[in-house]
This record gives sequence, C-alpha cells and structure tokens, in this order.
Amino acid sequence: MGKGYTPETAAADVAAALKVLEGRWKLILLFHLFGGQVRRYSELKKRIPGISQKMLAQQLRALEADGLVRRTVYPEVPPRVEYQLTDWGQALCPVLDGLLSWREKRHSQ
Amino acid sequence: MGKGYTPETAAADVAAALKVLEGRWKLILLFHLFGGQVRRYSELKKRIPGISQKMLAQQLRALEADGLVRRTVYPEVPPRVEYQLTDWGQALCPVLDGLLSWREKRHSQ
DNA sequence: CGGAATCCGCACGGATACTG
DNA sequence: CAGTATCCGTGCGGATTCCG
Repeated sequence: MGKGYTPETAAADVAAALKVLEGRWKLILLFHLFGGQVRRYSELKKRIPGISQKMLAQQLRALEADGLVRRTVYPEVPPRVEYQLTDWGQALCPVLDGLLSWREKRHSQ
Repeated sequence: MGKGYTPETAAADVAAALKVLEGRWKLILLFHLFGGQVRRYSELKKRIPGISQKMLAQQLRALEADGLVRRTVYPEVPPRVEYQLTDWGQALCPVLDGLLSWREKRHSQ
C-alpha cells in the first residue's frame, strides 16, 4: 500500500476494479474468452446455460465499455458479431489466479 | 489455469473468493484492519462515515464467519469488543494490490 | 458499549415478447 | 442472427427502535 492512501480511497480503488467483474455473469463470460478465444453471440448463448439474451447482451456491452472485451461486427446477412478479450482483459487472468491461490490457502492452514 | 477447469467451475471458484468481499462495506472494513491494526466496534463506527450499526455488525460477523477477521470479547463493564485480521485475512492485501496494479495498467496503454 | 429486530425502498437480474 | 423493450420479483442495504 503506497503512501497517501486512506482506507476509504484504497477501498474505493479496489471496489472500482471489482466493479467490472460484478454480477452473476461477467466472470463466466471472461472465462469463456480467456486464452484468446473468439466467440459469437449465439455461441456464447449456447455455451452458457441459463443466461437470457438480455443479460448476455447487457453484460457484454458492460465489459466492452470497461475495455475488457472487443466487439467486432461483420456486415453480412445474416449478421455476425464476434467477441474477444482485449490485452488488458487478458491481463486479468493472472490476477484472478492470485485470488484462487489465496482462497486455497485457507484450507491449508 | 490448470486442467480440469471449465469456464463455469473456474468462474464459480473466483466468485466464491470474491463473495467474501462483496457489498458496500467489507473492503472498507478490511482496509481499516490491514497491517495488524486492532479496532473496537465503536472505533470503527467513528472512523467509517455513513455506516449504520446494523451494517457494521452484520459485515463484521460475515468477515468473521469467512475467517478473515478475529473477534475478541473482553468481559468487562462496559463491554469491549476488538476486531483484527487473521493471517489469512492479512494475506489478502497483496492480492488486492495485484488488482490495483491491473487497474492502473489500463491508463498506461 | 455493542449490538439485535423490524420495516422499507430501490436496483439488479429473470421472463417474455418484439425487431432490423 | 443478434439483439431491444417491458414488466416484475427478490435481496441488499438504510433508518429506526429496542435490548443485555
């Protein structure tokens, strides 16, 4: 923790980072895209059981607005839209691994 | 990411780790306790602007139940209760730092 | 001092129907 | 195919009151 941080500002910064992961679907979406995978809307819909069209579109837009996901539209008929992680989105993977390691520590002590 | 992980199980494990941090107050509480600080209930109440007694007690209990916080009751009159992080709770600090570093990366690219 | 109990508003997310 | 629009239920968190 650097200098100049109060508990409130530090907590707010972490909360801002966690905000882009909040909700029931975003982590699932990210894990479907980690590793450079490219997926179509309908592909994600099929692979993620229980997600509604509204939530799929809404959460993908949120991830895109936050800079984790890139959306590519192909002007074809029928329309095709592909989703993939940005470099920054992909950089989240090791951070989440750190979180998993921390979680496993608990059982080992 | 190890083998045997589906996007769903990996996301569920991360979500379980994030669950102990969820809500409006837990991060603030943690940052008030990082570094081995020991705080009384009334002290936390004073230091955290806007938190209600209900939320303070509720979130402290949740953190205690999740093993991040240790609660010590001194049988005195008037009663005194102190809160501090467990080793595992303290171990979360570098993980959150990783999250902050990830966040700062965005502006630098 | 350190809570517990209760009531309540609001935003998140689900279901369904419709569209370029 | 890839969405948008609308309605609605549930649960988180706030305000207030009471208790050992």
